[in-house]
Order: sequence, then C-alpha cells, then structure tokens
Amino acid sequence: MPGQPLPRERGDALLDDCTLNSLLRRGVSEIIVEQEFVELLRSGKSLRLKMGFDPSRPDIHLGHVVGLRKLRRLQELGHKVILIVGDWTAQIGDPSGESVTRPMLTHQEVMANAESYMTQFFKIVDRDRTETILQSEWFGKFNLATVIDLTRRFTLAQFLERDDFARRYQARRPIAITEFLYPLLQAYDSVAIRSDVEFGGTDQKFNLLVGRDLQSMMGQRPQQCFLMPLLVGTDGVQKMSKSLGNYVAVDDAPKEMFGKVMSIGDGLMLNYFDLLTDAPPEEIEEMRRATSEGSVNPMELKKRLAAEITAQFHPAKAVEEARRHFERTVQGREAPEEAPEVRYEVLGEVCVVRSDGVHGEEARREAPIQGGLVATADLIWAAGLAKSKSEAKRLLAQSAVEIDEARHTGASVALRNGAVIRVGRRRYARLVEMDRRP
RNA sequence: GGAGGGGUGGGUGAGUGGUUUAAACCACCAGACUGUAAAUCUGGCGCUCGAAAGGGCUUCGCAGGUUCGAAUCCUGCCCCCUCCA
Repeated sequence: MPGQPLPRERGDALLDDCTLNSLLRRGVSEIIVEQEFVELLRSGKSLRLKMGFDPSRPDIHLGHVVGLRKLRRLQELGHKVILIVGDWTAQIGDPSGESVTRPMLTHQEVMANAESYMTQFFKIVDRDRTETILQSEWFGKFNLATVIDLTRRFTLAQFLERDDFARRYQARRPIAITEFLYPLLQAYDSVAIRSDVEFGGTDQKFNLLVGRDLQSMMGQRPQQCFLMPLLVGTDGVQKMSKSLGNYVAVDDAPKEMFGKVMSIGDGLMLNYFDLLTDAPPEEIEEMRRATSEGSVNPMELKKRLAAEITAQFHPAKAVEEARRHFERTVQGREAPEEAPEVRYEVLGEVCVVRSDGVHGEEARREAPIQGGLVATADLIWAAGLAKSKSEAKRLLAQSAVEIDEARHTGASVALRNGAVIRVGRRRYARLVEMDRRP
C-alpha cells in the first residue's frame, strides 16, 4: 500500500529474529559492516538512512525499487530516510555509467526533476519519515580551499582501485579529472547529514566506502554501507537501466507494466519474486520446485508476478484490467477493448491523418487516395504505426498488418470509419473520421 | 613540448581504392511455433519514388582535395589514447 503513512510507534519490539533475518538477507548483496549494522538496529536509536539521487535522471524503475522497498521496511522500524538531491554531482555525471559529459542543469530543471523523482519515490517510501535536502545546501558554500582540503585526503592509487576507473584506465578510455570529484562529493554528503547507513547498488560500493572513510577522517562514526544487488533487466542479461531500454518504470501504465513483466525470461521470474515482492521464501522455494518439475505452467506464475508488481503501483482494478488486456491481446490475439484513436478526414485525393504517433509527438500526415482506396503503407505511416513509409512497406511485406482482424498485405485498402489497424503484436489504431464518431 | 596509435551504423567490431548501405555478433522489429510480450526457429533492420521490376538520394569524426570511382589515398581541423618530458 504505497503512500500510506505508517503507525508512529517505534519498533524495537518488531525486530524479531525473523524480521532481522529477512532484513539482512533478502535483496541484499553485502552489508559493511554487518555486525555494526545489527548493533545499530538493536540500539533502539532512530537511524539516519542516506539515499542519494541524480536529478539529471529523474526516472525510477524496478531496479531502484529493490532498494526502496528496503528503505520502507526500515522506516517501518522507526528509522528516517534522508533523501539527497544530487544537484552538484549531477553536473559531473556518475562515472559508473561511462557517461558523456552532461549539459549543466539549471536550478529550475533540477527542481522540476526532483519534483518528478519524488512523486515516484514516495510511491514506495513513506514521505512523513523522509527528509529531503539539496546538496547545494552545503556545496553552495564551498570554495577552492575546501575542495583542495577534500582532494588531499585520497590518492590516485586509491581511486584507481574503483572497478569502473580501473577498467576504463586499462581499456585506455578517457577519465575526466572531475570524475574523481564524484565520489568525494558523495562522500561529503554523508558527513554533512551525519549518515548512519548509506544505501546503494553494488556498483556504488566504492562511493559508499569513501563516505565511510571521510566520515571517520572528520571525526564522525563511519556509516554502514548497505549494498543491494543490481536487478537484471527485462532482456535477462544486463542490469536494468533506462539507457539500455530494458527497464520497467515505476510510472509505466498498468498494462505496460504488466506486459513488460510478462516479457522477462522464465529463468528470471524467481529472482523478481525474491527481490520485488513479499512472497514468502518458502513459497518461492515451492515455485522453484514446481517449475523445475514442470508441474506448473511458468506463464501462470509469471502472471502472478506481473500482478503483484503492478499492484504495488496501481489500484487493484487497473491490475485486473491489465491482466485481461494481456490475456485478450497477447494470448487471445484479439483486438484490445479500446485501441487508441486516430482521427482522419478525406480532402479530395488525400486522407489527412492526425495522430499522436508511435513516438509521442503529435503529427498531421497525408496518405493519397485513388479510386476510393488508400495506399496501405502510407496509411500505416500516417497513423503513426510505423516510423517511415519504408518501414511500413516492410511490415506489410512481412504480413505484420491486420485490418479489422483480417491479415492484410494489399497495397491499398478501403477507408472505413471505425476500422482497427493492427501492426505487429502491440501496435493498434482505430480510425475515426473527424466530426463523426463510429 | 616531443614521438606514436586511433575516431566505422543504437552498441561491440571487421573492412585499407571498385563486387560496400559497409562482415560478424548484440540489441531491436516481424513471422512461425507456444495456453507468456519466455524459449526456439525463420526473416527483416537508412530515406524516398514506384503496383512491381527497378530508380534516386544519403551514410564510415568534420571540411576540402586526388581519382572514371574513396570508409579506404592526400591536406587542414576537431576529439580520444599511449609513451617520453
């Protein structure tokens, strides 16, 4: 139940062995230092849990959710999340992505991105137990002297230990000097907010450790580093990331979310159950057995997974709709209950089509009409179902086009108000003549 | 400052004058199959004109040049890497 405020009582009593065990094991890659972390939890003190984000990438996907769920659990135990808006680090670019130099963001853009990030963030994490701070609160006061003081504390050799840097250096790829500043700034954040525990994916290990070191250099108790496994993306190979296009966004519409989860390989399913749902371990074990025995259809399990994940971000009704939509269009190969509408009007020899297009932008395109028939490829392109006319022709040749549930390969077709065009498995458009509803 | 190496399609990466819209692999798209948008197999994967056959244009960091013809040769510029100082 996302967004629901939590009961206020502190949770020493809640910290039984079972809770603790799941906290330390499930969806965790490594805790540095685990023993200290457990002691902190048991101390009854409300901990300051640090989580940073880069406002140049305001999108949250399931890969982030693994960690956010963990934060939520800890909030339930009475701890507090400190969310840092990385308005300075964003200007450097996290070296782990091997990113190209990024354009500097204006303050306005940063705030807009932060806003959008937070509405997604608070779908999982409790807003009332979160404090949000901008890095500029402390870095705004920095000057060259402070920066020099910071850089003096670490050596090149130490930084080249970092996996990303080491690999790039070995591969003779460029590393900008500013990139060395990234871990330093992130580390200083920990000092500034007196972090008790910092959270991040395993690729953040180095940055988190620098924070730990810097805190102790500056006379603070070093933070614990809580590292979470990187979620494998829908391609089943690489980590989930927006730039690789293998992600399921927290903001995805229910149908899309459900479908994307269904598209993961069967082998990835149990991993997702483990990291992204509350399914008890015994049940996951049971699923593992059932699938390897072949006594259950993996598709049924995956539907359950898709439903459970979608339900974390959408109302139950929408989840049911998404499931029906999937069963209808993908399994049943039928037209969806409602295809997106594309408006058209006939003006003499051309058919003018207005659509939002497959790529989002509003477009007004024309397809020629001859003897009452429209050129099919042009129509598909005009309706935004193909990127170019060439692509539309290719799709036609590959018999990927259906009009009113009948395969269509002809070069031209009669225009009909209310006709449903389908291209491939997922692209649909319903033709609606302007000022007339079917 | 000096010496050398390199920049190829969304990615990795072949290709050193013509058969190159550029191998191969990945990603992606489509079809077949499947009670999954899994897996597997097959095909496709610059734009444009054409019903089609086929034609035109555009592409190998950027800009010029040599040549009947250039990703490939020459010149200048930009960027990256290595070594020396």
